[in-house]
Amino acid sequence: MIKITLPDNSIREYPKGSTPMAIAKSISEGLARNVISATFNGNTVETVTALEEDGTLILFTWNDPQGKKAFWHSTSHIVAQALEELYPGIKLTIGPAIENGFYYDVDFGEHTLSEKDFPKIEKRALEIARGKHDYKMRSVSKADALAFYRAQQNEYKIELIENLEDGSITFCDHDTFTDLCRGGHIPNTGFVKAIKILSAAGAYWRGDENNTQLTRIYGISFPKQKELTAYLELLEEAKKRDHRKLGKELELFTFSQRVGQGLPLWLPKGAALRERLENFLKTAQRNAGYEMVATPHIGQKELYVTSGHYEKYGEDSFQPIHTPREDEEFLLKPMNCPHHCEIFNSKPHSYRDLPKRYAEFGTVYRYEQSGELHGLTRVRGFTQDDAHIFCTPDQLDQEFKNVIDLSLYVLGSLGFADFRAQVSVRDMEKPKKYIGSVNNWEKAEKAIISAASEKGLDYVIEQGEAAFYGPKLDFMIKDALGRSWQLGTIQVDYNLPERFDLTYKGRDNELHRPIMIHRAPFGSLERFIALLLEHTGGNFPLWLTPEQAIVLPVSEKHEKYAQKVLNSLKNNEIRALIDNRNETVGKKIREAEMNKIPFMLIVGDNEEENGTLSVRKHGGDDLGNKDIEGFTNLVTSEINSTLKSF
RNA sequence: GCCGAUGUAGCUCAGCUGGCUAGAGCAGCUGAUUUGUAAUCAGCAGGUCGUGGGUUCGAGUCCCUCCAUCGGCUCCA
Repeated sequence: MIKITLPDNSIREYPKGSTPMAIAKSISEGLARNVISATFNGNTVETVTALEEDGTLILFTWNDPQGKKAFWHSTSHIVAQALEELYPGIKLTIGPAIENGFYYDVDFGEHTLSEKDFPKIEKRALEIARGKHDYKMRSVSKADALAFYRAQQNEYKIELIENLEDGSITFCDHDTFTDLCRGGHIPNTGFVKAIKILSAAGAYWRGDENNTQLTRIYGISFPKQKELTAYLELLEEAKKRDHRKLGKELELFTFSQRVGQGLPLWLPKGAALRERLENFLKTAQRNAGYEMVATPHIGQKELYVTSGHYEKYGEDSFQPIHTPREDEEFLLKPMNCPHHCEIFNSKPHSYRDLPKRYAEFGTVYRYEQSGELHGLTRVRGFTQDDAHIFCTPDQLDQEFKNVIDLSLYVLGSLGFADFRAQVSVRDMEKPKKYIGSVNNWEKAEKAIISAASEKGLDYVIEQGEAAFYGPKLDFMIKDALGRSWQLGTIQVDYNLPERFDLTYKGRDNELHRPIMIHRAPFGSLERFIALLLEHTGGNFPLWLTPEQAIVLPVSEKHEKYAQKVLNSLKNNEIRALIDNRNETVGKKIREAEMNKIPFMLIVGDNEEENGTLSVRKHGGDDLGNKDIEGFTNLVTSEINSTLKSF
């Protein structure tokens, strides 16, 4: 007998060799029907794996992320089989489950694949699934595994197997299909009732652009057709919140081929919104002891040679601007830090002056690869809400925590609750990617992690994601389609102070090196506004939204009164419009709704007589009649409830 | 930069296998209507069919180049 500990900490005894499926059955028939995956002592096992020792067993259904993972991974085997049948001679590489579905990277050789081919792949994959083939794991020797794939001339699988230990190699069979596989499958293919191939894209073997480019097929599957339909509807809904679409509809920004790709043009409403965001942060930063500075959009090449950016990014940047006089070269500024270092350098500092906190809404230009540009989230010209803090080593900890507080204040004020904090550290295996001493890197990484823990952030550590000059703490936010973007960032830098020879006079009358913190709570205004659009669906917080109210006169007769109302609203600092077109009230409401204006103020005979407004909220709520003062109070109290000072 | 897809009026889209002066709705303009909580009616105007080249008697439609956009990959100071 073996002792099996279940998630509720109960311990049950089973005969040696019992399977997770058998154990599920002993608990309840219903559970057994739904179990599709399991872990034993933290390791993924099959539902039919014989358990030979005491341990902790967790059973998963479709409703658990781990269950979905097994489900999607299992589907990738089915799709791979379908692909092999439809395109003989292709070479399979890897096919993992991802957050929403799975992909399989395939070398199609001579074949080309396009969207038109998806339906036939789905059809064949479903036929296979309906066969209810069991997934059967088996161990193979390294030699046999290599022989299997040598026969197929599949150099990718061979490469994978060569890196595996003999004795740890397993294959998974179902129907006529065999794949190199670590395990983690649903019981049989019959659980998969709906399969959708979502897209095909190029992906490099092992993620290295020097390698062959494979075709990556993305797909998703479900235990019920209905769930697939619902998922596809969800995707359609998400597209409606796409910031590129909303930005156009709400007239916030645009792009022009003539100006150039990745160079956003801010329209009046968008520019005003940016200004409100800037003022919001400026106020908070003033309270936090920052000072505004301003620096030019270009800098001598030498500036970036000093900073180390030229060496690192010079080749891939916008190329230097050459002036009429020879030997003069300027670069469009790709970041503000070197300029701020020179501001620090403009006079000697005492330890009593520190920390110095220089802030600037600095517009920077980076030559992003053309294929990488994406709406406002990845552009070639953007404005950072940048600041650099120059402090002494013993101030670092407190300063870093203060910046975390400021960042959380910014995210909170704009309603971002669902973010992920990410600590990005070095890739220990690639020391050449980074500049600066190992000692300083260790100090900086430690400082960040301890500050993040102390502030109670729920963070993850990502190896190899650090900037080349230092580790960082980023706030990651997902867009409508679930893609993660970095917004706010806080970075510790021991390196630039060194390169720019920044110093301050200490209590001991000796010169010391300050430490620099780079930080941007928004990240960039462009990306921040993009994500804010997707999160709010264009319904911005009342304090931020372009127009807070629109006055809708019922007919021409009421225009004069409407105008009077508008003036009073403006006197009360409410951003309001009037729609005095010769249209029906119904039409004016419809358009105000589509423009996502929070309050519609309808004025007709009744209102004019009583000196009131009929207040309709965006979305249709009728708040009844109010006078100007009552409405102003409503707006003010709503703003005060979301916008606190820092 | 790479793989795949897309590009028709300000916006959303139609235009079948190449065949008369390229269509519609919305927006715009003009007029009528004077309107009570998501579209009043009529008329007018608006397009080098992304760009350049090619095939053809004939190209929005087929082929090539380039540009831009979309989904990924690589990258992301």
